[in-house]
Amino acid sequence: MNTRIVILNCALDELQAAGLDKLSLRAVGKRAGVTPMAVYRHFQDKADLLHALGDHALSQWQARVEQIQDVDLHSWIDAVTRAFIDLALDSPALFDAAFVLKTRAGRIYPQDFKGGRSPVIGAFAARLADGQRRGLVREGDALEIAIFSWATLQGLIGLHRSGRFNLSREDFTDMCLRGLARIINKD
Amino acid sequence: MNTRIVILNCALDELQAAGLDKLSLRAVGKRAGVTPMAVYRHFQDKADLLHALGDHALSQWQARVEQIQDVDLHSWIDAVTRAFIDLALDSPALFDAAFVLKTRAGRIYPQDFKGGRSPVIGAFAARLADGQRRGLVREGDALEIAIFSWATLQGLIGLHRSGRFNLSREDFTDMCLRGLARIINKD
DNA sequence: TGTACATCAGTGAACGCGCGTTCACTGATGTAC
DNA sequence: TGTACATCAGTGAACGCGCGTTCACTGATGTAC
Repeated sequence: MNTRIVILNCALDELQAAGLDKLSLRAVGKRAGVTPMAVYRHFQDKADLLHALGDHALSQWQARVEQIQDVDLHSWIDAVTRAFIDLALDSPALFDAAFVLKTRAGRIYPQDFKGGRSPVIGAFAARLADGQRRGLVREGDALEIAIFSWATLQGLIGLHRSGRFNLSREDFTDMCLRGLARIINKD
Repeated sequence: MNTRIVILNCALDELQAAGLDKLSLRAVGKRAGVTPMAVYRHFQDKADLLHALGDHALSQWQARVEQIQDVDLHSWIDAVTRAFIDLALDSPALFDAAFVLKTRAGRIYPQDFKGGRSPVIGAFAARLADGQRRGLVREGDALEIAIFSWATLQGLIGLHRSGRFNLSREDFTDMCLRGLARIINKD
């Protein structure tokens, strides 16, 4: 039973080292100090491992966001954005596993989001709604604003990763924050 | 010489049929009615073909946009957005080749965009600047607004493709247009 | 006009590789009586 | 307490596949004299 977790963690490491396309069960097994075939004892096949990997990576991301305790809306957004960019640029394969890989059931907009099954987006939307009440955030459906913000960030990151930007990390981060401000802020 | 273009077109077809990861020179050759090895007469290797494919797909997209003649800003945005969504959802691999694959030199922000080397974004920014003069578009750097719009669209499309949305094509399109409106419009 | 030669697009067989997965197995651990 | 058996995690060899790429080649076309 423990081996399952070892395999999962080693698969995450291997994912970061090799990238999503290049991930092989052989390499995962080797990293876990186990025969490639041992993986089949814990996962149905490669696709199953990949899905589990996506869930695992997403959990880690959620845990990371939960550590961000800022009360102020803008400093919270700033911190989450920076964490997101760090994840995307420093651990691209992990990022892909969490956000790009096709999801299994769950976390589908709108139903699962309205039901609060996506903690990060849920928290974001709640903070936006609060900001609207206090006159800080432009009117509009708070959940949709959260989705737009998420999409913009992912879009900018995608463009960055395909080599479209010649910007320093800090300039890129600032640009992302300006993009979010344009979507969120009142003035 | 003609064969090069035949190969390129067949590679695009094969790209749509097989997807970006699964594209093989053998399949491309077969589709072009030629030995896989003939490809090497026209392209240095697979990576070279892939790059040429990206350029080719991008050219097709630019030609598509140039056909959109609407004078009115909002109907132009509407038409381009719909064309972009169609491309992304109906020809995902082609879309990937044009927008996701790592670019070769050229079309890098900000220098190449300011120099007008990206016709679509350039035209978009010019229309936005015009809209600002006429009081239709919220203030801000027009080129950056164009980039934000592009990123948002790509982000929403990415989320859609990874199965995050349970929306009809039309509802999804409307959502995209609302997202752009939020970034662009004055009120 | 005819001959000899160079160029070059395309061929087809083969190499070596890494992959996911199958299969029959080993050997340790837990359970029943 | 001891024996017999079932369970089950992990092994290791092997299969079959598709891939990018190499290599020596063929045969048509163009060029020089």
